[in-house]
Amino acid sequence: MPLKARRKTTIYNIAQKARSSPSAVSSALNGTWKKRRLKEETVERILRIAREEGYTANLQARGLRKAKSGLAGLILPNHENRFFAELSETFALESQARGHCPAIVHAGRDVEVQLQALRDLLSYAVDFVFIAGATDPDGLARLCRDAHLPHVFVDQPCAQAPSVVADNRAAAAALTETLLEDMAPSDPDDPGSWLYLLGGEETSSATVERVRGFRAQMQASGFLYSEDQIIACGYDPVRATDALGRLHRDLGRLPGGLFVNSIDCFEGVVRYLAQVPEAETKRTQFGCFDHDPLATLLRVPLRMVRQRSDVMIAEAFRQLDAGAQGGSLLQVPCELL
Amino acid sequence: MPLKARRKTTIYNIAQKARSSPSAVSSALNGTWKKRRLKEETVERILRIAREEGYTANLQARGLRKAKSGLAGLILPNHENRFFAELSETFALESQARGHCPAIVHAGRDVEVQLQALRDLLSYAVDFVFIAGATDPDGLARLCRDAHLPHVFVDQPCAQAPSVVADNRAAAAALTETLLEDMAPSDPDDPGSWLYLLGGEETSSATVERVRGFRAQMQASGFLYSEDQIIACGYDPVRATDALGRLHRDLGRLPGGLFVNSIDCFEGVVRYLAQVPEAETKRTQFGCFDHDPLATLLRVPLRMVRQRSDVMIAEAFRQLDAGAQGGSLLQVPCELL
DNA sequence: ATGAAAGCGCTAACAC
DNA sequence: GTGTTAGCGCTTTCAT
Repeated sequence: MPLKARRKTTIYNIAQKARSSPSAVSSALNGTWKKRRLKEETVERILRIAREEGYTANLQARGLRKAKSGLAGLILPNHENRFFAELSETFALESQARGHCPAIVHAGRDVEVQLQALRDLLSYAVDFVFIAGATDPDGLARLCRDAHLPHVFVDQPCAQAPSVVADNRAAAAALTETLLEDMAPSDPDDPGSWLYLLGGEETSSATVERVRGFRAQMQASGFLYSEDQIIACGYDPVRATDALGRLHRDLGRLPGGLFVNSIDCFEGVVRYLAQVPEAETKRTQFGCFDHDPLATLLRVPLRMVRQRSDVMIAEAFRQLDAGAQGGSLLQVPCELL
Repeated sequence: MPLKARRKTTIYNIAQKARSSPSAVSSALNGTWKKRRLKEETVERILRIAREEGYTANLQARGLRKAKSGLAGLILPNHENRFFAELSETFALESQARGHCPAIVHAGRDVEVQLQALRDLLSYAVDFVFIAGATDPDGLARLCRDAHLPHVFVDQPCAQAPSVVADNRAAAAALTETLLEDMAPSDPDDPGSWLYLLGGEETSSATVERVRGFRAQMQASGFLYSEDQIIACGYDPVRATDALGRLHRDLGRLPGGLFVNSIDCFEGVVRYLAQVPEAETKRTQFGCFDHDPLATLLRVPLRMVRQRSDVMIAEAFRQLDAGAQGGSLLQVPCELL
């Protein structure tokens, strides 16, 4: 029955077979035929034929005509971690649920690449775009504004556009507080008994906020705090392994507590711990700002933070629906596990 | 400088400002102007103006005209696990590298939903599509064929189309062999000393192949084999926890070896192990058909298999480039870690 | 109740 | 060397 359609069936084909006109077919197919007051009989004839021919609308033509595409754009850095993977999945599912087709572009951390990615999405006339991990939010925002493209920043905020981020500071403070409570009482004179923060880039707003939360909570809990307790060695697991190795050597022991800034760093940390006598690893309180189901089972004292990428995406859509325009910052609470 | 373009600049605008024509602008912009023998001077004028106006091609119009979109389609089940997440990332990066914009659609496991997803992609005139985890490969393949849409099946093969899958059988055999070697000598009369396979759906070709590899290797290694050793409890972690609990109870101990059929099941397994005295967990040899960096560190004897989603995608593109048409099955070796 | 026709922005065949 | 023009398939006024 599905004819070997060398060329795909169009509304013209259907109109012909249905002894009708393209415009009638169009409105029949779009359900706007009550407005046009087509005879129900005509409509049914049209729909039947369309079904028989396996008709599928040409979305490029429609998009061209209506100056919108039905595409939903997402710009991401390369999936450095699970958080972005989860984010992109939630985005895909949610945009589909809303009748859009997700177009997900990986643009790394480079400013030019990200700009080009945005231009590409513009060329496809995406109906809106979410931007995660922007390196130069302002530049991207300007481009969106000039093109009248609805946009929301996620994870990395932008001062001149609606932004949704995790409440990094609060979650970091909460994690810090818990770790301090669970740690053995720390001795002001013994750096080996202190709590350290390992991993992250000082250039990313997420890390900056987490460090702030960490520092604030240290002080609030009445602990000594020195900048040596922050070891921002990046997100690479290997760097984390090395950094922990150095710390271990310098202190002569594992620290009393270790706040690990991402799951990737945590991987490096755990890799190091594999070489340490098991009993020793149990004396340190670990915290990880990210979540992995398997980590629960490592048999070391561990607290994890879960960023709610699902909530963040939902909130971003809410901003969109509300037609948010200027700079606004929404902070989504994290879960402490 | 970027004019507040209420309507986006088009080649007509540019043609006007450049005192030239749309076709000249088009070929200048597309680099086909040597063929058209445009004066270099003209071309430069055009390009300058285009740049000034912040011109971006309307890809919908181009696509409509050329009957192709520059979009690359991928159909996935909902990311049940890391494997699909990795697959989609590799796909996105690779299609971008080849000048396509990735359109990634999550279609679950339902036949109708998958078909609809494919129709949607057809509507967008994607230039090709990769299909992962197809529930009804034949139906999807037929649709592609009728529409003359280049397509490759990934992970779940299709008899009538080019397919690229992991070599599940070989990898399962290799994992089984290793586990048998590492296990304490097993006693034919004591089911507690045997090797079991836990997890997976008997309906998925991946599981079928893995079970085959498992069974073949058991026999090749001269071990007893009964169907009781296959516990296909699905992919849900909770089911895996329960199934392992029952096995534990029935055997009166943890089994000598446990081949876990996916990382999700493994999560359930590990969750169960958390309640078991640590010493006991170390007497079982575990294998997992999937990979998670953190799992290395669980302090139980563990072997993992890594499916090379990157190689699979690369091979799928190779099929595409070769213009592969009929049924062909390419099995990509896995890594044993 | 319905058809004709314009036009979205682009490319490519054809004209000169 | 360069301009003109005919569509690609669709939506949407406008005219019956």
